[in-house]
Amino acid sequence: MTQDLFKEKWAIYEQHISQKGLKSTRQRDVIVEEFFGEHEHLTVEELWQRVRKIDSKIGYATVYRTLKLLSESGLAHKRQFGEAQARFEHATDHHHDHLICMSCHQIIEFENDEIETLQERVCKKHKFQLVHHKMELYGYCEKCSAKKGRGI
Amino acid sequence: MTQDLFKEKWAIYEQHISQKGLKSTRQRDVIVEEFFGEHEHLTVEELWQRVRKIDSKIGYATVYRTLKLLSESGLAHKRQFGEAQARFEHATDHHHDHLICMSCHQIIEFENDEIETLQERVCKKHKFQLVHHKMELYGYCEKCSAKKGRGI
DNA sequence: TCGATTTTGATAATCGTTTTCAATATTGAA
DNA sequence: TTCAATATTGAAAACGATTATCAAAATCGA
Repeated sequence: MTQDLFKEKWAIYEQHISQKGLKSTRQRDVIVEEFFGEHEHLTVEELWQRVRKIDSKIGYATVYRTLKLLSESGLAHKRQFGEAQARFEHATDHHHDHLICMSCHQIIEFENDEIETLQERVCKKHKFQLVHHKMELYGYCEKCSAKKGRGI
Repeated sequence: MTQDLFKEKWAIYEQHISQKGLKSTRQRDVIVEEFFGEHEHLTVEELWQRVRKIDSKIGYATVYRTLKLLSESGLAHKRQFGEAQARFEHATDHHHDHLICMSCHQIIEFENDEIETLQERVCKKHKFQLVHHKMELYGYCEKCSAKKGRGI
């Protein structure tokens, strides 16, 4: 992430905070910074593990609360990828779908306009008013299918 | 569902039961029959409400346990459509995806080979080995968008 | 600094689902 | 049919992710 984008995201977050009349705190700053700096799709648990290394007293609930704030301000999206725990991804300006590795849990984002067009066609045929969709392709990423092939 | 298909499903269920060395019980028969006879995507709660009308003593846990058996034998599929509770659908011989009405929770199944082909192409491009996928289109069904249009 | 208000961490509550367990039902063999 | 071994049941407890509660602590404008 560029420095500019980083700053822009902070500005959006702070705008949201102040607009809601909330105060800024050390704990939240640590969590938000860690979230922004990390590009993987993290679970609450994983993010908590990371912020604990910076401030070991930060509680689990505060991570949940901060991720909620980030979601509200449009900077994070909660995703459920077939696991029990949700994962949080960075908001992007473009819609995308996901390839999900069933072995290493890596998540690859992709866009495909042709598919989107076909989805709209399906909806039209059923006189269905589309609001949003979810498309998740589960399988094995390049690395993991190589490992599997070698019987590891 | 035709009478033949109904019998065929029962045969598959009984085959699975006996293969696992399980016993057949009155409660399970009631639950399985009710599931086979009902074509909607039911939650455990909804199915339990129905079987209770036939045998009011049937417990919640037994419904869960029986749906697990049906899933194992390939006759039911557990689906999570953005609600807290899972829904169970009848297994079909063809793959399909879903249109989900956010208002009345009606679920419409559809097939689209063109989309499937494009999905495979996306995977190939990412050297991703596809195992299965999930595509859910959320919005409003014909009836519900009409209602919304009239401000109901 | 003060005081009103928000935030925190710990813990309890929630909700769907699964497990436990003692009582009951099923089944094959005698 | 009776018996004994084994599976099943319903009720309730346990579970795991998430959310709510609450008293103590932190923030921030005046």
